[in-house]
Amino acid sequence: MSPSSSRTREPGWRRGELAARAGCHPETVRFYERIGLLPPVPRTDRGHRRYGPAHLARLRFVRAARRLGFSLEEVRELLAVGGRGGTCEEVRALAARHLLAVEHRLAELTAVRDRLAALVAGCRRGEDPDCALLERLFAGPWDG
Amino acid sequence: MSPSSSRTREPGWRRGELAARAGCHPETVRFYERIGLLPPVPRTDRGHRRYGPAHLARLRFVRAARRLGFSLEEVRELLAVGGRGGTCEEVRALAARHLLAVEHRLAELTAVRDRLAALVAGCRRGEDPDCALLERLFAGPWDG
DNA sequence: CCTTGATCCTGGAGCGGCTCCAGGATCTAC
DNA sequence: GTAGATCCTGGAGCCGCTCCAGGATCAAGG
Repeated sequence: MSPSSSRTREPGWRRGELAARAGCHPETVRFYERIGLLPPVPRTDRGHRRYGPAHLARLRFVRAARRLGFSLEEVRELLAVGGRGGTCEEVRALAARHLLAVEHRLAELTAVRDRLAALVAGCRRGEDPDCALLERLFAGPWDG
Repeated sequence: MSPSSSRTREPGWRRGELAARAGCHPETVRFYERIGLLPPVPRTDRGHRRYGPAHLARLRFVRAARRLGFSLEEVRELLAVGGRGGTCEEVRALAARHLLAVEHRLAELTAVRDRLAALVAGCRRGEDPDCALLERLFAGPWDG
């Protein structure tokens, strides 16, 4: 009788649909809600979460920030700045700080790659049974 | 009376000394022993661990491998190959495989840096109160 | 209408690689 | 003898998810 009769499909996306749209695992959605990155969400009368476009936008924001390497804490900061209508400059500062960290990590990783590449290249003759590489591989700044 | 009288200092390094020589945290030594990367080590009669040069060499090997980004599992493999006198070629294969992974990660991280750098560079004017960056920052391959 | 299989719910555990803690025992230097 | 550093043990905490058990609900096919 009522317009929302028993066999009417509930509106909004289910958790899995939202996750698919954001390109993440359904469990991740629940996890983000648990730690407060996503707000508590309306439920059907049977307790199932239903999402709308606003939730999707927020989740996508979080996922995109994560893909850029921001930590969950940093994502929280970004969301906070956005939430209180902070300035562009604030956001830029956060991003610039993170960029520095990324560049640092990048330098480290480049050094690791160069060292590894040299080690691999330096051991072409394969049949040597007592592998000097194993000892030499990690010859480093040891004090003896 | 006996040569090893009560006030003779026990020989060998204590855990903290070993860790210092290897450039790691004392707790890390205990952790590695727990997971079997370092063998159980002789103890004094009061239960304190005492280490010798062989332990130091092994710990340094593990730490060096870790610094090169090998996982603990990979370190285990390297140690196993070394332990049974495997060939250079085996070691080279492990290192080459890891090198590939490092290069992959390096490419990812480079992409992240480029994207971040572009975002930061694209928002020089700081006073804009409604930060388009926050929305644009993470404009990505969204399907709408 | 009924079944089947997908999805949802909850709280909690597990992953890697450490690091730290509590609560006590022991060692070393003064 | 005493203070302070270091050691011992088992277990918890960190990050960022991901998976699990055990049950309820939902959507689609027959």
